[in-house]
Amino acid sequence: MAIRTRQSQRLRQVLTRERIVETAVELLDAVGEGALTVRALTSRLATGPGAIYWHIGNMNELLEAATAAVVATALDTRPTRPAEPAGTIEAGGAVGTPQDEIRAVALGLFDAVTEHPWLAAQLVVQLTRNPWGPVTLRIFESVGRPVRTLGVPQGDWFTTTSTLVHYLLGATAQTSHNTGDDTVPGSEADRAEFLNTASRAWQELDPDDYPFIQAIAEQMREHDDREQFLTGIDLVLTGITTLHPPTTSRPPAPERLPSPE
Amino acid sequence: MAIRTRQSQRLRQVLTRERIVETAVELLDAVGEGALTVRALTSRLATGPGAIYWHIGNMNELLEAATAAVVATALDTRPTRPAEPAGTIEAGGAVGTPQDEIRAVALGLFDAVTEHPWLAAQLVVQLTRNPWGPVTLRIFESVGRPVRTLGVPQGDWFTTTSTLVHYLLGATAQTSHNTGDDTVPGSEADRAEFLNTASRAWQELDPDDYPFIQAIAEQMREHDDREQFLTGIDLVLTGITTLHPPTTSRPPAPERLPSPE
DNA sequence: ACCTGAACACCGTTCAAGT
DNA sequence: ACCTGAACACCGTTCAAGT
Repeated sequence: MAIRTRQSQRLRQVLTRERIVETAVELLDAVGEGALTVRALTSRLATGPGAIYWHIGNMNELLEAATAAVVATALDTRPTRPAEPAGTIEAGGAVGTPQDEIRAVALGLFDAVTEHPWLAAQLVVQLTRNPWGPVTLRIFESVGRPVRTLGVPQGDWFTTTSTLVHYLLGATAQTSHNTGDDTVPGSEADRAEFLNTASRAWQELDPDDYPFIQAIAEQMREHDDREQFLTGIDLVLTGITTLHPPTTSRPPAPERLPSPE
Repeated sequence: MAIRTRQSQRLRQVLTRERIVETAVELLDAVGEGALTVRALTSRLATGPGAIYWHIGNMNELLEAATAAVVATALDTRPTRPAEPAGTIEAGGAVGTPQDEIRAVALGLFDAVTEHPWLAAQLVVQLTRNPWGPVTLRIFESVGRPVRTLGVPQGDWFTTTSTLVHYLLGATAQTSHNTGDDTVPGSEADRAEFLNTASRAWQELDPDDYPFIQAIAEQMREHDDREQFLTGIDLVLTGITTLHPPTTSRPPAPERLPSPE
């Protein structure tokens, strides 16, 4: 019953860039990476390739748009808590800790990857192909905001956020529940079997070449991806708060103004 | 003048898997990703596609082999310091610190990426496509060895090393000096201009959507990739040694045995 | 302005046939 | 065992032509 007063002039124009991106995500979700072809799109949308290229430019742009769309919804559906200009920072474990916020962002991406297995590869592909494109930018923004309220001096915001984002993307990259080109979505049994096989293979490696791998074969077989993902986040957060201890009782130092000359 | 006593039986067989992998690396270095095609290989090696598929299986396998080869040399050319079963751990900044070792491994990969720009994307692609393939395994081993001598309890070896590796790969992924499909290798001037353009674009973003990005635009323009890469490593290392303080004077805590029941 | 659909220049991969 | 080279089934992308 939404009253579309004027926009509905051209009802015929069913094909929009938005609809193409949506369909691309559907295809990727359904059949996985490499199933997103222009021809598959045309048949799903009942058009020709020319129509798609009128809206989209090229295939990489479409992949970037699809990735950006999924990332945006993954980060937007979280309780955003946009401002309250970051006044009180409690020392202990209050509910709205910046640490919690960062963990929430990270988990949002992690869960998006498990929902859209193709996303893992695309996140890092976008990171390398377009290091400051919309995908990376969006993630940076979401991670960076809570970093500001973490007690990190402004001069270290960029470096600190980079470290978090880089860990986060590296971790989600490996955590892809990739069944490759299989049509079967990876079940837990599949995963357990995969880990068993890998673990066994590790124990048969040459002990001279891979002593460390052999030593951790058992741990790797038993590990839980999500749990370890969070442990890594906490490890990095510990590093941050150790290097930049939160202002407790006395204010840090700067009585003198930062402009030296 | 190397005396090849017996191996030279079949001099005719010039085409080996090794030679194909070498040529693949050459092609990738010269013309970049996407220039590695079977046809390009056949013309460089003066054969047909069948000859290549006799040795190689498929294209992904070749890319993995090329990546593994470059990674292996990058990590092998470092002074390996293979054992001396990790006896004394000095508290201060001794030369052979495990921290130094980890930094050396990380820088080895970082430099390999600047030498082979295609490597950045391939490292993360292998990480997602083949999470425990030879490429990841090799990196894990090199990072994990010094982790053992860092004072980390054995139960945390896997998680700790994972965190380091994930950061490391995420960071090198973004640090690709990617000129895209350009034939011109990215000069420093190109890079500076790229950063300038990006920084300007950031300052024109909607302040409501991207307040953090705007705040760090200047820092990002001035940052040095290699320096920041190391800072990130140190951040993670700080987290590790904070959570697992090295055994100084008194042993940490565990007087009681860890098996409770 | 938006869409059609044939056509182009390329891929990776296979496979009968050779030596 | 190793290699040849034609052939197959697919790509992404373009572009004259339509409405």
